[in-house]
Amino acid sequence: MGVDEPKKSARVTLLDVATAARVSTATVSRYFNNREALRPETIIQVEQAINALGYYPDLNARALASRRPSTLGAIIPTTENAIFAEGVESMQSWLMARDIMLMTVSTRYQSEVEFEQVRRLVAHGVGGLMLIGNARPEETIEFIRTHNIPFCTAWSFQSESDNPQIGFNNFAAAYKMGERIMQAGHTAIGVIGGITQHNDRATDRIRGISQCFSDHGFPIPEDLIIETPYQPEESATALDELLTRNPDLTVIFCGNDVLAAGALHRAQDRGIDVPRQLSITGFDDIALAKILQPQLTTVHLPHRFMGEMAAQALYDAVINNEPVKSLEMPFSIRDRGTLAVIN
Amino acid sequence: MGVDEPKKSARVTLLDVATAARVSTATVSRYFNNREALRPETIIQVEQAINALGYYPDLNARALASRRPSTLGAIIPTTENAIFAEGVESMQSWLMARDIMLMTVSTRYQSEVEFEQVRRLVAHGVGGLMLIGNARPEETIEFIRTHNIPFCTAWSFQSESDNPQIGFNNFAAAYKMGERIMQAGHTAIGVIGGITQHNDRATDRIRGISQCFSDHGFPIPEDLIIETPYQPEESATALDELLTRNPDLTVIFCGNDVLAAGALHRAQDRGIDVPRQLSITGFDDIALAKILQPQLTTVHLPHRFMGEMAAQALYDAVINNEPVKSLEMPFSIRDRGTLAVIN
DNA sequence: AAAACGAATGTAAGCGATTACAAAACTAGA
DNA sequence: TCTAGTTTTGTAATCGCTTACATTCGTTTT
Repeated sequence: MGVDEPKKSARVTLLDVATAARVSTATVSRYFNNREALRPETIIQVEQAINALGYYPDLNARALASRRPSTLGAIIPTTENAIFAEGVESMQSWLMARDIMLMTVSTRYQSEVEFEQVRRLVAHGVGGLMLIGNARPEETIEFIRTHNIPFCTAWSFQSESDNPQIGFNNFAAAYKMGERIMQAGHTAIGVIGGITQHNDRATDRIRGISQCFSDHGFPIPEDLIIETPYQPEESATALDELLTRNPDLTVIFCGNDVLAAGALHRAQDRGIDVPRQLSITGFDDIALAKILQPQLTTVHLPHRFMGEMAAQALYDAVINNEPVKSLEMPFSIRDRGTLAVIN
Repeated sequence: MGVDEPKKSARVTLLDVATAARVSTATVSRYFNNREALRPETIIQVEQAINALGYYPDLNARALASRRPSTLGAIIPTTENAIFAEGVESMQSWLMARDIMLMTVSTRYQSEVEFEQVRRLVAHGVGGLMLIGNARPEETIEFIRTHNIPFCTAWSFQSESDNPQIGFNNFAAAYKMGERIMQAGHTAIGVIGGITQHNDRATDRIRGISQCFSDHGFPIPEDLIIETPYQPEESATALDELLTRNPDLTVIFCGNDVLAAGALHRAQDRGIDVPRQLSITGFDDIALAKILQPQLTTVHLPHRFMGEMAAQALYDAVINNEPVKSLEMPFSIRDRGTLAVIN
């Protein structure tokens, strides 16, 4: 195996800088954390040593010594879903500007693994955590709480939850979309939602649309509400099923844009004219919504903005010791091409 | 501001466990790192103490003391592009199973910031780095090298580069797609590629298709090759432009699926029948490719697999002190619905 | 029963920073 | 000039863990 020496990492340390600058390590440390306490000449000396040696601090050691974390964690179902990817990317860049790093991990929709990931992130020293939604075993939040780690949940805002949350009222948004659909004259509706188990967003969206239609005198029959995994093909199949159960449906409410895309695709495959013969609505307004033909009528949610807000909330909590405050994000409906007005 | 005490983090440390188990910290440490050296009874004692106290190790402190990193870093252009998101997610889960964490940051396509991100990740103590592609200022690789950090580039495999790389030969893939297109009888081709500046993948793809057509006697006129940002709308505009410059085009080669989606969308808007009147090909085979109507004929690349390979290469390098070995990943063409055979 | 040895454990010195606290260097006032 | 008061800097303990080295213990050998 040839060379086996433990590669001389040759890391430049605070001490090296201190020696070169002919000052103590404390002084160099102050250069970074309390520069005002230093004499101008000293600052220059240290600066020169730093540049000469190409020194940069070891943030982990710093975190250890200062008892001030340098990382935050985020656990999301999947990075493949653009809505999470966007939000997390925003968080990350907001935080990075403040010298803290975001560690993102995804559960790949296996909700059982979330707890394990929380442990791991905590072991890795994250100072705060963001989780998606409020549906999870109590142990998880309990664990986080006993470890005294600031956290928030996101992408969901439920008045009934007492988690600090930065998110949307999915129920209200779905309800609103329901009203829009009814305004367009539809009453024969089918629903394709995400799997509601362990997913409060999917649940609230289905509840919202159902409630809306009940409230207006057109309760949706149970068999016209289908839950499917987050896959276009699954949704396509669901559309077939829905149309079999009731061929007179005039609109399909989908729990998210990907599902809507799948349904749209299948409808078009079957020669159904969307929206003339069948309307389809989405949810999330991911980039895909505007690529489809026709463009998707959907619920727009400001994911990026929400990511930043979550980052900020966590940051304030971790760095400034403030409690994490909940924040309800706005939503709006984007009228595009897949919802037709009928009479 | 009410309570202001520095929240008693009450972290359970190795020492706490050692005390509870009536052994030394070294023994507890051995429980984690060298269990075979312990007597069975001792193991049990320690185990009980750990469970009783709910102890878990501080991985940063461990990394600091052992001089063995617990994190790796990945820098990608954007998480919004599914091809990176998928790959990185695979890396992450592969690594997590081995107790090391992946820190992912994105440059948001601002190539200038990559160097800064590298510095940051290094400061955060990553033991290895993955970068996308080979196009970047020399300083970056130099910096990484002088800091003795194992790294690899990915999503691109260029024989002319001497970076360790885990990726695809984009040139060859584009060339192959070119052959497929010619087999289908097309000679009048237009190209919509990504921005090639600072992007070797975009560059190689355009080079590949160009070379292929030249080799077969149909060099592509420069004005029929357009570079656009990674946005469907931009691509749509490019399609218009291309068709203005030469209304007789029978096929559009797109540098990636998103661009293809944009072109397809616009073509359909203009009432052009795809593929009957115009063929369109994509590149990447992201989920979107199968959602579109008709489904996209595109180049399939095993992103997830590549992510794992990259993770493994880096892991071996960091943990087992092996050199990072390059690996060329295979590609294949997925014949779907947007490439028509003409005579 | 003593010597010799290997296995299991403990001691204590780091890893690279931060930060009380102490000491030194200046400044200014008497 | 001496002293008190500020600034500025240094000393050294500490963060939670690993690990080289020393020590103790139980076995086996003689």
